Formats: sequence, C-alpha cells, structure tokens
Amino acid sequence: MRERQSEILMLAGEMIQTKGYDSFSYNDLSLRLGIRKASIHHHFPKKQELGLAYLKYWYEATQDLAKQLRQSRMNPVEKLQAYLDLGVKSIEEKRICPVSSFQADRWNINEEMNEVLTKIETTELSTLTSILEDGQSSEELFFVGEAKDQANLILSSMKGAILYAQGQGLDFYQRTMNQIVANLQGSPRS
Amino acid sequence: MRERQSEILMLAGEMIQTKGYDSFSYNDLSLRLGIRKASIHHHFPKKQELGLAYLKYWYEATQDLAKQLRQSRMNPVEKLQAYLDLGVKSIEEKRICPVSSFQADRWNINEEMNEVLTKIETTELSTLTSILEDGQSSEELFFVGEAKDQANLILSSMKGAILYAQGQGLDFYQRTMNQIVANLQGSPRS
DNA sequence: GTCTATAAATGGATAGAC
DNA sequence: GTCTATCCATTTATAGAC
Repeated sequence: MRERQSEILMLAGEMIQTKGYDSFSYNDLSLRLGIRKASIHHHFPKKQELGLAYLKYWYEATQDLAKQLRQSRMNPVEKLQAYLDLGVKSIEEKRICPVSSFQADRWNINEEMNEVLTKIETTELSTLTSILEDGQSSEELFFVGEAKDQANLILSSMKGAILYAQGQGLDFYQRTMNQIVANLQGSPRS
Repeated sequence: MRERQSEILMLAGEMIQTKGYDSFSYNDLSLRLGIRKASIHHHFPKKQELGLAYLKYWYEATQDLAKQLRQSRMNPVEKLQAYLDLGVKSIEEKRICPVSSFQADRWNINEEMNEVLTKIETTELSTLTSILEDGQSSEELFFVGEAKDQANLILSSMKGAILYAQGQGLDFYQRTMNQIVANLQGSPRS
C-alpha cells in the first residue's frame, strides 16, 4: 500500500481509538499530517471508505495474531498472558481497543463495516477459545463449562477493563488481568 | 424536575446509549420530541449541560441501586444475578451501558463530566465488591484473590459482554454471565 | 498528489416574538 | 415554554489548477 495511504490509515486508527469513528474529522487528520483535507479525500474519497479500510486492516491484524499464536512455541498460559498484555500498550497510549470503539458506534456505521466488525469479533473469540482448549487438554488451565464461554468471558473482561483503566489507571487493568489468570490456575474445583 | 426536562433527559440517555454522546444532536432530539431545537436549548442551553445532567442522573441511579441491594433480603448469589440481569434489558433495547458510552467518549467530554463518570465507576465497583465480600463470608461465593479484584473483573466482563452482544446476540451475554456465576460456585480450589 | 476554492448540509447556539 | 429566524463554525465532499 502506498506510503501516504498507510500513514493516513494509521492516524485514523489512532483517532478511532481516542475520539471515536464518528467524532474525528478530515480536518483533524489534515492538521496532524500537514496536508489539506482535499488531499486526504484523494486517498480516501469518503469517510466510510476510510473507516471500512481501517476495519479491514484490523481484521488482517487479528488474523495475523491468531496465526502467530498458533505457530508459537509458547505454552497456553504464556499465550494467554501475551494476549492479555496487548491491553497494556493500549492503555499507556490512552487508546481503547478499536473493536470497542466501533462497537460503541455500531449505530453510526453502515452494514458493510458492521459485517467486518462482526468477523473481527468472531476471530478474536475463536483465537482465545483455542488457547483455552489447549490449556485444558494439557492441564495447565482449569475452568468449569465450555472453553468457548470462558473465552467470551475473558475477551469481554479484557475489553471492558481497558475502558475502565482509562479512568482508573493502568493498575486497574493489571490487577484485573491477574485475576483472570488466577481464576484459571490451581487444580480444578471439586 | 419539570416534566419536559425529564423527558429530554431520558431521550438523551437513549441516544447516548445508541449513537453516543458526541454523535447525537439537538436536531435528533427535536425530531423525536416534536418540538424545535430552540425549545430544547431553553431547558438545556448547552449540550455539555445536558450531558452533565445525564451523568448526574445516572450517578444517582447507581447510588440508588447500591442502596437497594444493601437493604435487600436477597442472598449474595441472588444479588449478583440481579446485577448481571440488568444487562439483558439493555441488550434487548439495543443499548449499551451509558458508562461504556461515555468511557468510549472520554476524550470528547470535559473535566466536570469526567469527574462524575469516575464517581459512577467507583460506586459500581464498590457495590459489586460488597456483594462478593458477603458471599465469601457466608461461603456462598468462592474465588481466589481479593473481592475488589474479582469485582473489577466481573464488572468489566459485564460491560464488555454488552458491547459484544449487540453483534453476537443476547445469547452471548447470557452464556457469558452464566460462566461468571459458574466460576464463583462449587467449593474453593485446592 | 497536493493545492485553492467552494458547495451543501449539519450542528450548537442565541435573539426576540408569541 | 415554544416558536421563527438567524448566526457562525464545522464537516463531508467535489471541481479543477498546478
């Protein structure tokens, strides 16, 4: 992808994670990039195209992460920890997860964007489910019920905790994620 | 509070939970209420005042809920279930939690609004912490670590799951909340 | 690819009549 | 308390020169 195009896309991502998709403007991008609004329209004629392009980019990234974790030699506990650690950088940069951002803006995005969003969600959930299933098989992770439901719970809490951590501080996130891991360790309950 | 004022406030709440604070307009309110924009400005001259008023209203509601739960004769498991059930209605009405909505809009609200938001978060967390502490004392709820951290986890997952459920369906929420309760039941781990 | 210029619509807000 | 009228800034978007 062209240099400028990718530059715009990454900046749009930053703004989606801070101001939100509906709340950032081409003028915001213009000021940060030092080029005129019309120049940005040259690369992404409509804002919906820019939003869709970012969602597709994030979908790719989500799939790449899944693949990377599948091929990694880390054990399930390490994989889980690596996944949860992704939230730390996000909080330090005062950004929320782009998925959460678009979820909160669900009524303001079109059908096509919504479809990609849903595909991202599905990929996230299946990635985490795989890790939990592996951990359960190897008796490194313990939980009641189905791996899928436990994955839903962990992913929801991770994203939710990132939102709370913007106000409550990074420590809130760290403690909450430690609590998740603690819940999954030790021998299973009677 | 005056009838019309309260009517506007409740509609603003609906829009905060669907479109988001930054994305709804006085025109949106005007169309739904059948009165002109200027009339809405009469009740809430500035949008920031309307947003702040809603946050203060929600803060009151959060405190009322805490008080109601404290005084209730329900056992801790029932209280927890009642708390988690609040998400069901929200999802059925295609709304997210107003707290999540403002959290996603944190960069778009002023200092005064942010302060009330933080107070709401603190109240939510302490309400849930109390329930867990009671359940731990009475040996009806089991978890490792501190009640506060477990409360952070549950609240984060509840709010996160509401966001996912907008796309994944109500069943996603139900299963995820059941998983939370399952994690807290049975005897403690060795 | 970037610019100037501009259009058309929308959003927040106010003045003043009824 | 609601209305009409209006203001000014912003936002998305396009046309056409360089």
